[in-house]
Amino acid sequence: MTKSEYLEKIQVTNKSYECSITTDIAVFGYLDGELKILLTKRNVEALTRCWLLPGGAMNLEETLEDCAIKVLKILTGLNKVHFDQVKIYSNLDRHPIKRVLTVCFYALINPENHLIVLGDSVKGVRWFAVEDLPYNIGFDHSKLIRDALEFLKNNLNDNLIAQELLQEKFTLQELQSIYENILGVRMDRRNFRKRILLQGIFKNTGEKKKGIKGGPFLYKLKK
Amino acid sequence: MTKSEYLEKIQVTNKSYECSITTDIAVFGYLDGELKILLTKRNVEALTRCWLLPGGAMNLEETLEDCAIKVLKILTGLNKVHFDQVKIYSNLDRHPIKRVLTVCFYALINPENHLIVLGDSVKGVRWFAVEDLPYNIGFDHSKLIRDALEFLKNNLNDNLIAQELLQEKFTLQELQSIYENILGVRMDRRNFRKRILLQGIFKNTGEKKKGIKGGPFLYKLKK
DNA sequence: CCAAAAGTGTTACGATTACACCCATGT
DNA sequence: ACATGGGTGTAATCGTAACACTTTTGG
Repeated sequence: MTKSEYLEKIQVTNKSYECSITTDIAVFGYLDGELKILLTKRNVEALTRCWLLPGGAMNLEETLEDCAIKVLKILTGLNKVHFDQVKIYSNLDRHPIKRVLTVCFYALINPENHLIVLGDSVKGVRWFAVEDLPYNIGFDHSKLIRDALEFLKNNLNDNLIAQELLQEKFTLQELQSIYENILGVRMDRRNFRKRILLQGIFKNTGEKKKGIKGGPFLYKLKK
Repeated sequence: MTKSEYLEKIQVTNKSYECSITTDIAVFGYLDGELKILLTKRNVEALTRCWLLPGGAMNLEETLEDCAIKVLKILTGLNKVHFDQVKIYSNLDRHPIKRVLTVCFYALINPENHLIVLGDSVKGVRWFAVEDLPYNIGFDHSKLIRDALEFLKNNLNDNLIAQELLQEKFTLQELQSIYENILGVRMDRRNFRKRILLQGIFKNTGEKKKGIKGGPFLYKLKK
């Protein structure tokens, strides 16, 4: 049996339909007490009017995860960001010119810890509060953002927040207010502290943060 | 700007890398008090020794979901099965001859309610207990099965079980034992009934099932 | 009538929620 | 000194888990 017969049999033929696959990355950032998302404007006539998630095509020699890392680096300069898959979108009409499937990833960072460097094809980037997105979001990226946001909320955990959004040492109030702002709920201070400390992943450094009335203790991740 | 310039700019070019995308479907079935999964052997020399999830390539005019429905129909004759996306796999070496990305879906059915009809490229299908899979599973389908199983367990809900696995009327013992067998845990009868009935989605028909000591009531989904 | 399975209610436990006062610090 | 925010404990509630006896039916 030849290779093409083989491929024919398993329904992956040389003639079979192939299409481009892109990744789009929903980078959430926590800034000024608000959850924001990073959107880009591209250097392309048809797209200059739309805000888009950073995204781009997957190549021969890379996995989707590699692609997401590469694309984000090229378009925004962002590096060393932790990713997770949200889902894949395959609607026929999601791109006006060519069929493109996209896999959406999400990440959460502290914008202050990362330098943004515009790529050649990028006219500009901006952080938008997720509660106040622009009206002109391109393709189906509004839906990608909604889905990614839901995914983020369902997968929030103390480790991620502490590692990505906070300094090495932080007060429990700082941790709590991030939760409250991202999830959009208010929590009782005593109950929050009890729950967080019960996990045993944080420890009190004994130091106090200066400049704040009350003199809150600074905590850090164990180990 | 020409179309190709446009596509170039957004990094989806005519020359850009394209690859085949397949769907693989993890069809779980509940039979003889055990959770099973449907595997196929194909009519292809290199694959006849391996068990595989039913799967096949996506075409131009279909979404991934359409593709999964089509593939399952063609290979196994299965129809009207409820699907959900598990995840997408993009490792470079997951297929020996050609790069193929695959999106895994999962489904849960009652094998007794469905007729299996072998497709042309299929030599045979068989239900395997998920606790007793064959050693010769092809490609990376062992991992797909593991991931899909975890997904199934996390997404079990009473509606799905009642609709897919049970007759219109069923006893609470029948419902409970499905849970116990799929999740691999034993549950207290009184607590289980309390939890299930509290949801208010089932109602007692007043009829009793014959042929079983104790005379259990038959329940059905409301509406 | 006996064995097997169904039906049922109460208590104990743990997790979560609600809630108020004193203490430390900055101004 | 006083205003602001930090630190702490207890009681109430809810959901979950443990547990045993009576009733129904088939054989």
